[in-house]
Amino acid sequence: MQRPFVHPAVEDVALESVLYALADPTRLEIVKTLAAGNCGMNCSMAAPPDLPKSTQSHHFQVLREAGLIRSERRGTEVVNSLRCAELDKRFPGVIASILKASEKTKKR
Amino acid sequence: MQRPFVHPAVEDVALESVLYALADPTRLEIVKTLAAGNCGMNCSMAAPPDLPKSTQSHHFQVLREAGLIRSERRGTEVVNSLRCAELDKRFPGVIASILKASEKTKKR
DNA sequence: TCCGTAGTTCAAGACTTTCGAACTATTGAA
DNA sequence: TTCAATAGTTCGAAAGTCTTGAACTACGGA
Repeated sequence: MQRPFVHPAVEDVALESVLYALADPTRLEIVKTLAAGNCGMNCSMAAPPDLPKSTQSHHFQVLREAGLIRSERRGTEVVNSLRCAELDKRFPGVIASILKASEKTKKR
Repeated sequence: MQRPFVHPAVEDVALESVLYALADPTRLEIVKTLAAGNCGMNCSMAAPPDLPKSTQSHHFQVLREAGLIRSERRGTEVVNSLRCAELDKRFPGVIASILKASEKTKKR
């Protein structure tokens, strides 16, 4: 809990890492929840219920290191938010089209 | 070589599988090569040179099962082509924006 | 029929994912 | 200020995936 979070600069974000992070159904779900909420959200809120905390922690780490989210400590919790605007500048339309496409196929 | 190729119907293609397939640098490279060529291409042509054949075969299988490419046997070779139009109907803009974004970041 | 080319399959080692258990940091209450 | 609850991290083990060499199959041409 003392180790500070590391966020890559937007220009160091690799497209492959972004796709990799979003390729996992759990992580895509987390990103969708954050996108829908439109504001920062702690890990437990943004993650699907019943996801073990260690798994949750792992997924947030992947999302953070891929450059998709920004995490900040607020007391005992971690507030996560999407880096949408930054990413859209670097990879125009990519995140938006994926989020849009994922809405249509969410029920399965 | 006798086993026929299995291609998912476009409506059975999962967004996660597409993202997963494109998240690998080698596979993204293959897809970019196919997109640039604008026509069917055998495996050795489309894959980066010096990629071991077994690895190559594995990547084409992943791309095929993810619904990204269509493969057909032509004598001793396999002709692969992107399923762009179909996929764009199902996931509008996703493949196009990824291919576009990947052009800017290809040199690394 | 035999050879070369194109690709597949198999197996093994390396790497990743998931999740329980143990841990740490912060907050709020006694 | 001490204690417990909350929120998340770290570690380790089991299960799964990736990469690649070696052996294989299939087609086409000489």
